[in-house]
Amino acid sequence: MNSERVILHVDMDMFYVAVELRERPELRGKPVVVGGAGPRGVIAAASYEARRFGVFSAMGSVHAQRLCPDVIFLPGNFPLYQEVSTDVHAIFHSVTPHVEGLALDEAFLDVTGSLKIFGTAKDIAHLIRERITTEIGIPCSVGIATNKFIAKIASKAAKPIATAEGVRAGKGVVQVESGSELSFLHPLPMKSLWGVGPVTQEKLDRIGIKTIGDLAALPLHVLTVAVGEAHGRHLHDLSHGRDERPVESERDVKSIGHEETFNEDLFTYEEVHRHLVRLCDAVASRLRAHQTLARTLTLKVKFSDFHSITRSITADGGKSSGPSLVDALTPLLKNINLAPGVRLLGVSTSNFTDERAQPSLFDEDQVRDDSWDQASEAIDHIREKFGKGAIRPGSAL
DNA sequence: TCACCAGTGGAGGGTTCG
DNA sequence: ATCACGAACCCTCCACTG
Repeated sequence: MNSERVILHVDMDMFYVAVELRERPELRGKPVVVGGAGPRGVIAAASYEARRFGVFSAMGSVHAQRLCPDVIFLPGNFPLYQEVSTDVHAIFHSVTPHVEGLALDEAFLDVTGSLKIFGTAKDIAHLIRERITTEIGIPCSVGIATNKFIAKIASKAAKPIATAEGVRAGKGVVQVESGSELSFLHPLPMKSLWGVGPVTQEKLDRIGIKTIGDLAALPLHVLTVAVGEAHGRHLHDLSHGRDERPVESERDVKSIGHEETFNEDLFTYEEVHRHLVRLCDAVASRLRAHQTLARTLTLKVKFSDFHSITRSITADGGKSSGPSLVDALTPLLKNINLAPGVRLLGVSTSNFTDERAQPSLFDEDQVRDDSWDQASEAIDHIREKFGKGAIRPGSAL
């Protein structure tokens, strides 16, 4: 039996910035970032020239500016990135139907069945790179391996590297051959494992784990005690190069939400509630676009000291109108002490269902929700025609 | 009636990733 | 080293069911 797979991980280099550079070539070779320039903004993507100064994505914009005073901020054009991403995915699909998008700028491809048509894995990788470069006009890196997580680490190894001295071109394509997985993995630092963040790293540091090899040598039960049952088992498997997860082209969405950090902290219930109405409206609109109803609604509040809490409620029937979300979440909001100052407010929905609560003549909320949903559909249509700003809930004005 | 058990699902908190 | 936003997934505690 030979069940060996050939998996590609394709990752655009500095995706958002690359798209901007395509539109504005005069910015090539300069320290460019896409992100919010405001006092609470963060970097979404950084050119390799910016990375030379130590500027990376997820870093606060103020910090980035300090590291690299000449950095050029671009606000970002997400609909355009979405479009480019669609074009890139069309190229993926010309090679295999088994494409799993991870984000706008990266995807796994299972090309096991494509080999007899397109040649070797390396041939396919180079073909994809060539086409994305010439047809889309942005660079990318490709990792090839026998499973997803090694392919992902391989694509990282294929990327350009920015140091203070300069930017070194990447290999473009890196293949980890079948049989050489462990010799590739084991020397790498344990933190390069998919699923090891700062917290896990600290825990593993404490028991003397430095490399993936160290991790592999650790008995499973020691690991599960240190980081928990599921996580421990997962990391143990990965450190031995085992990852059976399939490339899934159609994954169900499990939650839909929005959250927003305010320019200035909010202190009054009225202010916060106004934003609640706006967020609920936006989330509900997306629920309807997905043609689904949410049973569980979660309210998130982050206070000025960065400490955050969540409060949730699960209803019998699903909801998809802004007002019905507001009605359900308002009591939760009323129970929260906002006096410390609200930095962020979030509304998230999950536990999706096709079923509304059993319609009942005696259930006023239900009747109300149904009529709201009809009104909401009309609103969606108007927005489609005239743009998102065309209609807003009166209480959000 | 009590103690225990297994399973399920909700609530709240957290970690990780891009 | 003072960080947005959106999503997936995990852990622990707890209530309920049988």
